[in-house]
Amino acid sequence: MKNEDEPKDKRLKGGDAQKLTMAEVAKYVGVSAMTVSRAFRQDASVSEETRKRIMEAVDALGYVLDLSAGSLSSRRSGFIAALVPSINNSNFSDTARGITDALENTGLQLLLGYTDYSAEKEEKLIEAMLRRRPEGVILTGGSHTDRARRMLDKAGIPVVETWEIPEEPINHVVGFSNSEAMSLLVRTLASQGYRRFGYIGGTTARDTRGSQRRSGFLKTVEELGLGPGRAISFGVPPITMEQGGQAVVSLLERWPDTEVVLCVSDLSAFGAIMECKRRGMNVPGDIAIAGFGDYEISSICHPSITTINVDCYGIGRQAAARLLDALQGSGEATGDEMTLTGYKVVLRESTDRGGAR
Amino acid sequence: MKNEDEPKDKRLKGGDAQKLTMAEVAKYVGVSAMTVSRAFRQDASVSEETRKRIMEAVDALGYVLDLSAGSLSSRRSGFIAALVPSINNSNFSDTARGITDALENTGLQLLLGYTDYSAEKEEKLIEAMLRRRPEGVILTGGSHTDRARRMLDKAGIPVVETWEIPEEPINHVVGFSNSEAMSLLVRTLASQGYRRFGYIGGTTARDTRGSQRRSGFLKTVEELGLGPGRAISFGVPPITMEQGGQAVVSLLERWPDTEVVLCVSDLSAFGAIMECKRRGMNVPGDIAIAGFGDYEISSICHPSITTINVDCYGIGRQAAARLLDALQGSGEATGDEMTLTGYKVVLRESTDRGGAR
DNA sequence: GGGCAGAATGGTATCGATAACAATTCGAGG
DNA sequence: CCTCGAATTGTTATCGATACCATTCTGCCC
Repeated sequence: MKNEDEPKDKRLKGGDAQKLTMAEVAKYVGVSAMTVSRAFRQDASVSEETRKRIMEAVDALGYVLDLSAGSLSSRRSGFIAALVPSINNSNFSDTARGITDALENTGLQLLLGYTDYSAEKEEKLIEAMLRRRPEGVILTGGSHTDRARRMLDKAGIPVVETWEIPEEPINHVVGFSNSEAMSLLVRTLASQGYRRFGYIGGTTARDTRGSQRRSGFLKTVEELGLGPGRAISFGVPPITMEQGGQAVVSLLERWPDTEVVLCVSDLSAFGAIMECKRRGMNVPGDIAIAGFGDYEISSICHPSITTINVDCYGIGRQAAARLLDALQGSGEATGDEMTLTGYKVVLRESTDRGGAR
Repeated sequence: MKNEDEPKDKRLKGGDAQKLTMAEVAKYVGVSAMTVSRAFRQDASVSEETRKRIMEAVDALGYVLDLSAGSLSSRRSGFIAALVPSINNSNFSDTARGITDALENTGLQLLLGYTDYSAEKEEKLIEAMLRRRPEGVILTGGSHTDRARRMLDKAGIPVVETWEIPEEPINHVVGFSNSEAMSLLVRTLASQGYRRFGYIGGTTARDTRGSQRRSGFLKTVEELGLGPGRAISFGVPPITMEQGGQAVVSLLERWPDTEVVLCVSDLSAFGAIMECKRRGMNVPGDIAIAGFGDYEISSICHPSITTINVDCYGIGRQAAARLLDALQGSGEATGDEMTLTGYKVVLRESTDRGGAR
């Protein structure tokens, strides 16, 4: 049924040759290609008049600069690579947005990848990204495969690790201690009189920030002499809202007298709260619940959710700013390469001690 | 305070020259650069033995392929560009994930951009993307500036518009009618006996899908003879959870006898529900509320939220599949270029007619 | 044994822009 | 009128890989 002569077009609607080059624009205007190239950069010395003529021609012909050619000769790809565990998590997408915003008008473009919380996938992505010769790399967390570290090292470009404080930083760090943040939440709630603490999180293998929060929880409960913490692992990180609901049920079955449950993230906290309400329990009257991350949902939810606010967007912005600094070679006192970002406890209804509602 | 002789390193930890080229790998192994290049592609004819030796050398030297050079000579960038309105919205990040997944193992890499629901920003991004010479483009929606359309046309690459049915499609389409989907929801609820319908959405200028939903709502309420719909515009899209809460208050002040409120998205529906509960109203007892998009939150929330389920992830996968088809030049009967994706009403507690609770 | 197909490999031009340097123009100052 | 320098523009080589074609080397068949 196939017609042999039929043009094997893929598209080609109004599409003419489309293989327009700088040289052709140059010929059209009557200048050299080099001048056209200069006209595209604001710093270059081209007379205003010439630039105007060139840009008119560019417009008329529909020419679009080819950066892949440009980056080969200039040896600057114009890419920044960033890897986040998941883009569906609004904490990380806020960070991605921070990076994007910080990169605006720098001429740099973001290459974004998702690691799915897997170091192996991260390694693959790092290799894929490095093939594009990015000028800098932003990673989430501090756990990487050896090969990943070697590749990054070899690449000789600035690297920023975010969202936690790695034991052995590669280069720059923009983050905070997840363990201490969780510890602060425990202490704050303990000071309000809570005694029997439970914890809900995913299994520990993949999500390093999650396991840091967990260990911060356990350590602090111990330190405060509040007996062993009651910690439940439920599902592979990232733990969903639904799993949060299931986990709180298990936890309360096992330790019915638990007074307050801390969750690895607001999402699981939300799931837990909703499940409790569904079962006719009162939050915080019968059980108090807190999360981590201060997602939008937590201030809106009824009851609103106590949590730790983390500056997700700022992490992105600062990480990018860090890279830009490093790229500008502003050697000035490379100084400390660690930027600590703030976090704070946000007390809301879900742990309100008066809480009957 | 600056030391002039101080090496102006930017990083350079273990970083040696890092300017390793294929030719050097070739010399190291004792073959030509061409053979090394072939070794990197699975289709090429290189003896297994040679490839093995080359790959060992690559490993030993830490060489990483340079795709910017490769794409210049092969005239294939290996990029797919995708633009979504916002990445912080899980509907679109699901679509992005669908695209990413579909691209896995194709050797194609995703260039992702956020338009912030702005056609102007979209135009800028399209230009920025085209400078990388992507092999295909995936857009959200069908509203683009003229210049954007011209650039895309000129580029001569396949384009897929998603998430709606444009009046004048550029090329391929993978989406559904937002207006009809909303209409279906209205009819379904009307058949359950609801009569006085309200609607909450953002102002119409930017979010075309939002305004299609709104007009589907108004048209259907009219058609069913349910009097004029009570529609409130609140804030610039994307309307937040908080704005959903504020909007429902305005709506009920203005039309206190409203029975059911439909929202442009689950997020605003959630905000509306929480605000109602906060004010002591019962949902669905006093007021029924429905959303759009079937976000995770809607099945977890208490009450769970009636909504329209849209195959966000599938839209991404199919859009990418569409592109891959077009790229393979599988000319075979280019056929219809419109892929309709499904949607369905998901009835939940928030509109339960028996609903006292 | 000659010829030949097919696999494996090498040599060279080239992709489209930019770096580096050369050349030209123009005006001011001596 | 000549020289000099800043501003503007042009020329050529090059970035690092791949396309394309040529070459070498096997082994096999008549």
